[in-house]
Amino acid sequence: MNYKKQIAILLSDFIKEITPQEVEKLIELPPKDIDFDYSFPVFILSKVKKKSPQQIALDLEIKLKKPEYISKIKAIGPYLNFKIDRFVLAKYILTEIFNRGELFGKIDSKDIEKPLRIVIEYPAPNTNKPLHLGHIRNVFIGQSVSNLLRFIANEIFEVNLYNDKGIHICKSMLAYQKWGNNKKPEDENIKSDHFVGKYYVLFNEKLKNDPNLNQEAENMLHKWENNDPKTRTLWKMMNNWAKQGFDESFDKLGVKFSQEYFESDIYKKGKEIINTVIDGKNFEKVENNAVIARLENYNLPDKVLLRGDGTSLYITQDIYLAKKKKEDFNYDKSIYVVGNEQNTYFKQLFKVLELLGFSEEMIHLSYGMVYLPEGKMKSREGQTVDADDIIEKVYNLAKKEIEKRYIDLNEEEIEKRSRIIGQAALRFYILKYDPKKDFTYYPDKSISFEGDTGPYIQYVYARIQSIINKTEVEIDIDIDFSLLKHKTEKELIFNLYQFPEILKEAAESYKPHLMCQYLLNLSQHLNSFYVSCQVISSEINLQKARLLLIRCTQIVIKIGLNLLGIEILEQM
RNA sequence: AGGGACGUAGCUCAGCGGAUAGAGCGGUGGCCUUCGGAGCCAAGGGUCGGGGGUUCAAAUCCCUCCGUUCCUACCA
Repeated sequence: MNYKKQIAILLSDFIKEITPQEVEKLIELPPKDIDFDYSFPVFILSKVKKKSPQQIALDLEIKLKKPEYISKIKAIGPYLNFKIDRFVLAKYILTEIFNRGELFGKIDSKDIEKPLRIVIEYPAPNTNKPLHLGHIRNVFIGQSVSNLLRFIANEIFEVNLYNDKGIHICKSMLAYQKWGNNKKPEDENIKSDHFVGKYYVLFNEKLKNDPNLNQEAENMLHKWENNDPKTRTLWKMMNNWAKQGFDESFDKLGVKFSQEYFESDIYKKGKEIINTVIDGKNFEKVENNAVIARLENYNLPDKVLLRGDGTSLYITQDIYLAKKKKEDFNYDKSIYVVGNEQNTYFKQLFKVLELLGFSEEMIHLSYGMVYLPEGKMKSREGQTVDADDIIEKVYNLAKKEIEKRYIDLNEEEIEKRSRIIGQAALRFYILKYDPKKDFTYYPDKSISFEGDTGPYIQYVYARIQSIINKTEVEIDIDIDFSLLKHKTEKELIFNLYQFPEILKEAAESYKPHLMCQYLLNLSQHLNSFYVSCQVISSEINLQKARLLLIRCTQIVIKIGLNLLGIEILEQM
């Protein structure tokens, strides 16, 4: 039941100037101190009707015939306000949630015309250094957007691309070759991708006193592309170290890919494509043999597609990969989750592909930079927040909190709760920000469990569970819905009603933070309810009604958190 | 220098054309004889960066200035 739409249809009988769809778009939620659920601002009608908005609102109030699901229609100034009947709403939404359970809000692919096939690529790491906080944000956004889209009946394919070749890779290889003494990660007992990263930082340190190193790295790249065996062996070894380390981190973050692509596998096909499209117009070969896409007519900087020495660039393989993904998945839409520092790059890539006659729907899901209190992260200098490190930190903090509260919990249970609560804190802290905006990462806030945090929401879930555990009463929908009349109960019910709408918006606009905001709001309302309404009581009918209400809240919290990649706990 | 993004409470952020601009943190004052205090309630705190414009209505759209930042690599 979509009440907003119903109200729009109702209004449309008396508003012929605009379509019912336009009416629906105008309907809004009134400020919270006004005791109504929906509101229609009548301003746009005042010109055509040549009457004051106040008068029009009053006229409409009188003309409208109140359907049974509306308890009150009232003009307040230039707004016509509607209140949904609490009994009708409670009955409808609680029944719906309870019956559908964890499928509440889920759109079945049978119910839409055509489910879309969507490929989403993230986090596409470079194999020369370990994952850092930026990758964490990337992964969290990628996962939650995938979950959200999947929940509204799209078919999602999560893929990863490893940028495992190129000048940056050669830099860490060169440093290792020169100063690594053939050591192995296990010799120093460090995680293998961190071991590789050390040499990338070392390269950049040494570069300060020896500018020739850049040239040496380029020579090495050249050798790599010419299949020099020694270079390839070194590369393979170091890449395996990096990949192994990533796999461990991905595992901790619960990421799984339908497909993994490697730049080293596909760059040649990219070169082939580029070499066949040189037309001296859009694609030009310049004196030193570099191939350049001329994009000035499209208000974009020109883009080099192939270096003068014939070696490939990031875009070289991306051109082929776009086509390859189409072959592999026959997608309707292709999403790239990549930071906003590459906004121009993706405009260039998409334009080049368009010029090549490749016209698929491609989206750069661009997200903002993560800053540290001391400024920007600099991976070349090793000034980053390491991904493994931060995961470990939130885990330990959660563990400390749990041990503070329980003395006799077994090790396994402590481990499980610490992992789930720690991840909730970190994930929620990062996802609650609008993806497109930069934000500053404060370590102590990311591991906070109070206020607007993941654990706060988990806590609500656990509290509800605790109440449910205390009663023998069967929860069902056979209750007296009119008993749910406390202010906090009514607010909670309306919150629950909003879930599918929020879910859809979060998914379609690729904005998981909308779900975060919603869950916080829902949780706050539940907590307010919790302190002012006793669930377990001798009034059995009231108890039954409230049990259903909190059970439904619990269901929605679980669905919402799971979509964000956060697990729930029955006991914290 | 050109192009993009962002400037909202002391701090971190929501809100992005509609009624008196919200939340968390911090600070202040309350709530421990009721279901888990990782909680709740109250008061306080704002010329929504400055200035112009469009509109019945602007934090929200447009222009301009200031500030921060990203891009403009044969880097990624």
